[in-house]
Amino acid sequence: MDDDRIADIVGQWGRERPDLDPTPLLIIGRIQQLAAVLDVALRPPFAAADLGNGDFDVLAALRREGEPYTLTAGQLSQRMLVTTGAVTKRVDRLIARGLVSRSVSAADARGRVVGLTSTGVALTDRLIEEHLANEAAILRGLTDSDRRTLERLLAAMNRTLASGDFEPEGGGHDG
Amino acid sequence: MDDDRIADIVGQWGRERPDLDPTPLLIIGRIQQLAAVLDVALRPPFAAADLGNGDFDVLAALRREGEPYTLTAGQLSQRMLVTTGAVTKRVDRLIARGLVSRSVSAADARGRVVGLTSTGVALTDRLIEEHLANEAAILRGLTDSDRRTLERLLAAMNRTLASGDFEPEGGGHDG
DNA sequence: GCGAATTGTCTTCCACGGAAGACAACTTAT
DNA sequence: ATAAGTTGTCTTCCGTGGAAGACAATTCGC
Repeated sequence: MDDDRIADIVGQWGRERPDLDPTPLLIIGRIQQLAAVLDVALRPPFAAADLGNGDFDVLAALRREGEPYTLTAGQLSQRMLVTTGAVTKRVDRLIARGLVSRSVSAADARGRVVGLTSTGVALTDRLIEEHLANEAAILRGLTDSDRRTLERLLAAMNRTLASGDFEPEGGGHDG
Repeated sequence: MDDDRIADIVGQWGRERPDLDPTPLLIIGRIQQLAAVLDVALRPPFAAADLGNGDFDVLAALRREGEPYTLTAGQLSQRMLVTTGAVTKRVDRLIARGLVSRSVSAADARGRVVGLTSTGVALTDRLIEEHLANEAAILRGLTDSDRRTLERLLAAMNRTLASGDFEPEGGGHDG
């Protein structure tokens, strides 16, 4: 099989543009490919429950928050890194399924409090087990030491990106 | 700042479901988050050229293939890991921009050969430089040794996923 | 208290990609 | 040569999420 698509790509660039260094793709390209493949690999339990991966994000965010399993739309938007518009639609779908409820906040009548129904808690508790088991299976090929190393390096990349001070092309965000 | 969203999530799960091991998220969750953040961080050069990230994928695939910078729709579909329908649409957009052309294959009249125009080559050559510079900047926080380690571990994960023999939940693909 | 600015959510419109089927062209067996 | 099956691409329909604006409720200054 074409067992390393990214290495091939790097090879092609090396031939066509020897003036450039394509090796960053060995990391960044692989991360992007991994994310795409992971989405597919981890989908089955959610698909079986007729849920989009994004919809499960809502359930998981509420469930891990602990009792009473509630968050406002804005809080969900922050935790899931999607816009509030996407939150509205995800919640709409889940309400249609009877997995969450939406009510007006007591503290601020603009706010909508989204909460897991008991059905929602039960489904989420079941799905998260399968989900984590699948994730564990995917990591089976790595030793404990490899895992710790990988965690550290990925966290380091996340920090670099979060700090935002990497953009070489003009985009100086001020400061 | 909430400098480690994933660590927080793992902490929440550990509190709510102490019977489960949420640590796979430290790797898999971070990869997914990184991919999302990378897409945003790497978009500016493409956005400036009025290109979607996916559209640049087409240009890059053709360019790194070398002269005469041509691939069929099917080949593009394989290299970009998207359906042929997506290829059709990406190519349509790029044709409208004058960056690629589409013609009937001489060898097989069903096949469509997509090729870079000279404008397309020029734009791609410019964008790939910016793009790789941005990727290099993102990796600036890692030592050479860290990079090699990260490449190795990501490649290992890719292999596990590609081989497909990880799915614990029933999904035995036969064999 | 009242009006202006702000905040939180929802709505509308749009872009993108997947799935499944349509269609044309190729291959093979006879 | 012809019919049946296969292959390569495009088309249609749908689902999902972003961006920008609408709207209601809150806060702040006076």
